[in-house]
Amino acid sequence: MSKQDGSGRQISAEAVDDPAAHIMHVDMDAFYASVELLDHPELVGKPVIVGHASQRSVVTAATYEARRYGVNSAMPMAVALRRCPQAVVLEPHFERYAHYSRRVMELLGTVTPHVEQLSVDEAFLDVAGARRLLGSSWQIGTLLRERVYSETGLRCSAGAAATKFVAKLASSRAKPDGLLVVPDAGTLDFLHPLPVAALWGVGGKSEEVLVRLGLRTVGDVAHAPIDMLRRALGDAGAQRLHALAWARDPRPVSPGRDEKSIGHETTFETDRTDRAELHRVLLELSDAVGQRLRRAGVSGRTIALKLRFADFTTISRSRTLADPTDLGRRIYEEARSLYDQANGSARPVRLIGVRAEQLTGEVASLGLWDDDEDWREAEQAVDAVAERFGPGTVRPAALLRPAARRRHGHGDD
DNA sequence: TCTGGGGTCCTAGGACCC
DNA sequence: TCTGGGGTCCTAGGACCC
Repeated sequence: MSKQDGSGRQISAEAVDDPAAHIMHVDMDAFYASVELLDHPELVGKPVIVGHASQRSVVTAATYEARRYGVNSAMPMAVALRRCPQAVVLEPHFERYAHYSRRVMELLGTVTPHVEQLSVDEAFLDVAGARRLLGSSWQIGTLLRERVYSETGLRCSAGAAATKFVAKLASSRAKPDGLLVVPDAGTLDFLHPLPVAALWGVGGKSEEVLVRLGLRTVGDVAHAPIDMLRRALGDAGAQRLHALAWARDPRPVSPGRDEKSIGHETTFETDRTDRAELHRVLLELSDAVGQRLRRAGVSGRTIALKLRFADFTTISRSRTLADPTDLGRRIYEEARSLYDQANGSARPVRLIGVRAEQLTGEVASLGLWDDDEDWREAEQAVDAVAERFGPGTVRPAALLRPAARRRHGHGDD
């Protein structure tokens, strides 16, 4: 962690302490690949790719050694191995990543309770309060990075700035294993030379549109007429981009963000046409969604089906229910019905997925025996929750329902 | 294109209501 | 019927992020 790093990326020293740079973004370096290397120390320093070995897989993560060959995440595995044939491919172990993710997030929480987890391997911190106890953003970033490494053996990078957006950019510029504090006064000098793709929400498509308009840098976007942006990107996109280009980003660090949807999907090794088989897969996916809903203590009002066909066209069909549900069985009924309507002609299916949307806090499984459900299935569902998350997770009220129902004379299945 | 699986957000049209 | 305007909900599709 030398400050005179050759790339010059650690441009801010302790001397440039700026209390305005109180938002910190911490991002693990090549997270999945680094966790795998903990278990395979002999591979350290070698090009390593994490991903399934199957035909239609993509790169889930790659070490920096592999990235030097042009390997990136989300790249088809076949392409990656063409670019770097000597790479070692490891199967992913998502439980391991979740485990290390929890440990890292706990460590971040020792610095401040104002931690917003963005994904499995990154988080925002508001260190405004922590600065009084622990020193400048630079000192806090240094402390955190050392602590994460000594406790987990994993490297991370950190960026600090006055806004989330700039903090995130700073951490990505600091990678790997770096720290960058962007003082408020230096923000636009840092921001404006960057390519438009650095803007949050600008991916391949938008980049193409912007470059066609002659807008190549963030500075170009900042000085572009807003109407020009609006025509290219729509109203919301134009407003957001223009604001970000001037480093205006009022979003606070908010620790408790609620999930908006829960879903599962799967891509087949070869396309499928058999209706019964697809129904079986829908049942599995629906059960998995139901379990996660119950575990989270929420129900979905809308059930959505997703299909991708051989030519990669993707469609979705959704239906909003009269009553929200957290039951796999109920989700499956809707998903199956949507499927039969959407693919009556049995086009070969490449991907199939189920998602519950419009989540509400209701625990719908408690009302299960008011419906015409088979209560044995309900029981299995409740048992599955108990088995996975401990007996205390199941509420007694749920178990009383069958008796109540029989007493009222409906329990005749 | 050889293109995963978990998500979020935005747009646009139609239904419906006042 | 030649038929306003605003708000909200629902649905489908697409861009984007990690």
